[in-house]
Amino acid sequence: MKRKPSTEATSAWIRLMRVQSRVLDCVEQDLKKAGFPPLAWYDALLELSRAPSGELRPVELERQMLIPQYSTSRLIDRLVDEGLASRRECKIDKRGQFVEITEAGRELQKRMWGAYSAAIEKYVGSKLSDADAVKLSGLLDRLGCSCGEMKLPPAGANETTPSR
Amino acid sequence: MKRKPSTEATSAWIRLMRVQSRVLDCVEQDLKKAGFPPLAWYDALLELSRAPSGELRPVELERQMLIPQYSTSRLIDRLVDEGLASRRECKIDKRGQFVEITEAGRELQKRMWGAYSAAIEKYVGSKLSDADAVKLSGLLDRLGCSCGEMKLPPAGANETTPSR
DNA sequence: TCAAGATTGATGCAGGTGCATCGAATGGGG
DNA sequence: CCCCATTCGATGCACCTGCATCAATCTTGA
Repeated sequence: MKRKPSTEATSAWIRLMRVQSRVLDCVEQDLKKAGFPPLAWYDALLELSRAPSGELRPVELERQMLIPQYSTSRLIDRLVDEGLASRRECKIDKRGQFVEITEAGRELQKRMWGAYSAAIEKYVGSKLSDADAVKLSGLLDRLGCSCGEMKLPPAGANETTPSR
Repeated sequence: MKRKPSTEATSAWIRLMRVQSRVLDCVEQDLKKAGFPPLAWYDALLELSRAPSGELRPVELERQMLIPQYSTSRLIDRLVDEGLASRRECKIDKRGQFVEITEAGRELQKRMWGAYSAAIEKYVGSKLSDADAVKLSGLLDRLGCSCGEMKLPPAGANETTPSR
């Protein structure tokens, strides 16, 4: 049975699509113009750097980032090619492996956060009061359903934060 | 100068990214499972069907859809290949052309709207009251800046609506 | 009127993504 | 103990995208 969406819902849908693609585009452009790789690299590096000993199973990374398996596999390829991470064999499960962030990787992640956070402020923070940002988050969460939990580092860590 | 975004803003940013990609994914999957082409095709067909005589210059289409020029060019290729649109020369400007929707194109657009509207209802409408949808739209608009105007058909037309 | 610049649309290339599938390794049931 | 289903990760293929650039045409202004 196909109930029809209200015009209000449809309008919200359209804006959700348009606004995020616009904003994401702006942020990615800023990063690129600053000479940085795509956001996905940042996300991966952040997840790795947060992991207990700077390493994760590809499967974990995949779950954190909500991207398909093959995508993770190739993203890791690229990180490794650039010396930002390295693959280590997993002795307890010889199918698997560990991916470990390198010093260069940690450093890039930190430098990217500078540009990234500036972009977030420019395209989001500066357009919305904190109260409105909270309202927006709340409304979005209602759509996300299983949108996963927020996970901010210890809280004192003024550097380092999101994970898209 | 890089002011840092508040955690509220950062959190809103993350949700915006995650929720839209999740929701878009769901909708695209539903369409695909119903045997339909990607949403971009729908958007293009809708714009064409709305145009005065069912035809537009590629440049217009490009502006409506907010996608790059080469992307429009290739999307039109595909629509033409599938017999959903046809290219017509533009007599007043020999650089240009017109793209005209075919009967098959109009029909596909209408059939897709059935599945599309059902998906919007399923993933957006049913999760939000109309009032909340309006609030969400409002907050998103603040980010969109130049997010473009809404343009609903004559208003009596219960069929046919969005344009992502 | 004509050359310089802008606009329209196409395309070669490099890279990214989804899909299906593969081989290796694991683990659980008979 | 062994076989089979499952999990992990990689990869070939088709397609899609972004970027740069092209040729053709139009417009402008000296």
